[in-house]
This record gives sequence, structure tokens and C-alpha cells, in this order.
Amino acid sequence: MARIDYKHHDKILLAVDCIIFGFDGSGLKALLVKRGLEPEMGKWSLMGGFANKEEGIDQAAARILVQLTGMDKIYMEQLHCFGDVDRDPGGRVVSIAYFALIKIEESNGETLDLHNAKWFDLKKLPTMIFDHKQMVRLAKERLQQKVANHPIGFELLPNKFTLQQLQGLYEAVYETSFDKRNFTRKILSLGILQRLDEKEKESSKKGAFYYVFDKKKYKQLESEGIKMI
Amino acid sequence: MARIDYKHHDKILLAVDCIIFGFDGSGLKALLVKRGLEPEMGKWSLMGGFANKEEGIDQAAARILVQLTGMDKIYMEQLHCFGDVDRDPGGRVVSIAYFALIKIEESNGETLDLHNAKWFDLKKLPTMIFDHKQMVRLAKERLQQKVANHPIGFELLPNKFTLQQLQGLYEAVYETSFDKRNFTRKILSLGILQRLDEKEKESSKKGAFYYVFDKKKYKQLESEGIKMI
DNA sequence: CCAAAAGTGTTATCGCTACACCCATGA
DNA sequence: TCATGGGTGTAGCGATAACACTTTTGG
Repeated sequence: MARIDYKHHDKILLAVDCIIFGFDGSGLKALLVKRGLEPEMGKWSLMGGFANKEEGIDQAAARILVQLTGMDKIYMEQLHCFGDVDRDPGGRVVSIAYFALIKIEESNGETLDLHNAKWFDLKKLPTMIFDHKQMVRLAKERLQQKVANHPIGFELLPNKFTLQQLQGLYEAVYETSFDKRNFTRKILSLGILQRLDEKEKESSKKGAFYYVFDKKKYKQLESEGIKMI
Repeated sequence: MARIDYKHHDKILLAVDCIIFGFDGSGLKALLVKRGLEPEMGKWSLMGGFANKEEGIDQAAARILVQLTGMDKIYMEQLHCFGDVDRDPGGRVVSIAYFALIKIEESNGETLDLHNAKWFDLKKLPTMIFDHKQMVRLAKERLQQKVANHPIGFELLPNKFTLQQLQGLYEAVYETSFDKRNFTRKILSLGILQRLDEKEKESSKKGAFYYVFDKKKYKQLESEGIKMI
């Protein structure tokens, strides 16, 4: 490599796109927005934006997420960087995709409306711009992998939840179904759930106990590489 | 989002850095180069370069890899995008890290020398520039995950190899040791190795059979999500 | 009393782990 | 013949998967 400095190299537009997952009890959802700029204005798109020179890319992603949801402290991680030359017909833009997990029932409907955002079932996604469909597919795969070994499923549920809700979430993520007895035994045996005295009485007469995720107990076990499912 | 176009946004330098792994029978190695430009000229660094406007980022990574090794058709995948504002004191550079697996004995020593490149045992890495140490650490973690479920370990071995070489590789990747009988049984039961009639006679009098990875058989099994180890 | 969801145990199978001896050969 | 690494089988254990009935209670 020659002794050149940085000045002679190309600078490129850097975007961030967020795959925002939610769970409403029935299926896994992704939050999409109607794109507000050309090209492809008016089509469905992931929430995104450009990264500024003065901020780190993780900060850029966090900024964009706050913009759309108004929510702070959202679980988020980088997914992949998409950099094909022609991925965006509007110019040479390299996009870094992040995926985020939010508690759908805590999201603010008005803020979402402001951005023309809408939840879509992952199995019924509309046509999306650019390579966004590929991003969602990859994000779903990553979520499946991650959820098997890390307690991030709870990010998609209310703070207190029933075992059936938790099972429903895992079933939605994996698009399969589990035996109730085996699931219950396994998840409780991890020792990271705390049962409350309170019951959820909406969906049954008997009522189902609420549980909360016990982050402290989890931290103690974390080092050993806990297996969730 | 307002109806703006792309022109008003920041453009940023985009770099690619490659974590190149090799295995020489004793330990897992990474290929590092002496940096040829300021800042930090002369220090150890991952092989890297800037992405051009006219090429995709995967192509940029492939180009840089060929530059250093002279080798084509190398296994490579994107690792992570590093974009902290201050990661490079020479300017605002976002770097996309790739990791690659090469057959160390097929590498061309002269080409490596041209670039001041040297293999380092992963346990004895020198001080490296910027966030390159973090990149290597992450790459190693990813390699461990990946190797458990995908047949990419073979990329680090000669085309024909003995079972002991293969076991040595897995032991190096996981920094542990396996029981020879259990390892042999498991790896052979996958049905993706083909035994040759030829024996390796260097390291023992009896001689050990050579095996080759049977890519066709693997492809047949791939859909079901084979578990390597 | 009945409908509807909650909660709970046992058994068979499979995969993993631990463990030790004989084989083939060149020197 | 002997030293060296190559090659092989078995038994115990723990995890997983399959499977159905009883409990609670509001209407």
C-alpha cells in the first residue's frame, strides 16, 4: 500500500435502516413507514435516515428509532451492512441495517401516525423499496438465532406476561408450535422468571399467573451461556 | 421525514478491513500487515482499504483480499460495521469488517512479504491500530458460532486432510480439546467426509487416512440445518 | 353444571460423555 | 521388538419429545 492519505478516496452516503419488530399476541410484526422522499416516495419502507459526520452509526440508528417511536431504551443491534452499487436508484448509498425490538403496546399510536407508520404481519409484508425485504428476512433469521440463546424475547412482551403469551411469542418467532407442558417446564427450569401473585383474568375464567423476567438472576447465569429454547 | 433529496447529507469515507484466518496445524492464526500510511504508519493492522464509489462493498473486500493474498475464491463474509466517530484519528472513517478463511499452506509467501504481512497466533497478537483488536475478537467469536453449524472449517485445511488435523482445527477454534473417539464418530456420522485410499505417512508409521469434504453430500443435507459439532 | 383455558407427570428415545485397548508399521 | 500414533465400542446419563387428564371459575 502506498503512502497516501485519506483525501483522495471516495466519500459515500451512509444510511441507517431499522427493522423494528413487535408482537401483539398473534403474530410477529414489523413497523414500516410510507417513504417521504424521492425516489420511490409513497412506497412502504423501513424507517431510515442518513448518518451524519458527527455521530457514530449506533447513535444514528438510535436517533432514527427515537424519531419514529418516541421511545427510549429500546433493544437494538446492528444487523448487516448493505452496500451493492445499485441498491438505491437515487444514488450510491450504503445502508447499515439495525434491528430493534419494542413492546408494541407501549408504542405511541400518534407518533407512529405522524410518520405514516404501520405494523405489518411478517407473513403479509407489502412490497418494499430497494433491498428492504431482504433486510427484513435477514433480521428475522437473526432474531430466531438470537432468541434461542439470549433473553431478548422479553423485549417484545409487556413487563408482566403469562406463560401462554411467552409461548405464543416463541411460536411466532419460529413459526411453529410447542408442547405446552414441555415449554413450561423448560422455561421455568431456567430460573429466570419470577411468578407474581397477580393473575391475568381476561382470557380465561381460571386466570393465568403473571410472570416477570428476573434480570438479576439472568446476569448470574449469563457467563455460562444459557440456552433459552 | 421532509421531502428532501440526498444532496444535503454528509458523505463519509468507507473502509473495509479483513480479518484473515489461517490454520497451520498448531493454532489459529490471523494475517496482519504493517500499516503503510499515516496515521499510525508502521504499526500492525488488519489488511484494509477504502471502498470506491463504483464498487459494492463485498467487491471492495474481495479486491483487498486478492491484493494481499493473490488468492481467488476465498471464503469470506461480512462481520460487522464499525462506525464510532473517533475510531480513526485520521478522519471520520466507517469501516466494514470482513472475515476470511484461507488455506495457509496455499498462500504465497512472496506476495505476503510484499505487503509486510505476517501470520500471528491469535493468542499472541501484537498491539494493533484503532479498533482492530476488537474486530479480531468479534471475528473469532463469529467463527466459533459459524463453525458449529456450517462446514466452513474445511476452508482452513488442505483439500485432503486427516481426522486428526480436522480435530486439531476444531480444538484450535474453540481453544479446548475433544475426545478423539467421540469426535471421529460424530464427524463421520454426518456423512459429509469421503475417505481416500491414500494415507498421510509423515507423522506416524501406521499412517492416517486422508479425507476430503464432500460438498455434494453436504448440499443434500444443508436444508435441514446440519449441526457440525 | 358446563365451557374454556390453566396447570401439571411419566415414559421412551436420542445424543452426548467418559473411558482403554489393540493395530500397523518403520526404525 | 518396540515405540509411536491410528483406529475403534460400550455403558450411563441427561435432555428432549410425545402424550392426556384434572383444576378452577365465571356465566
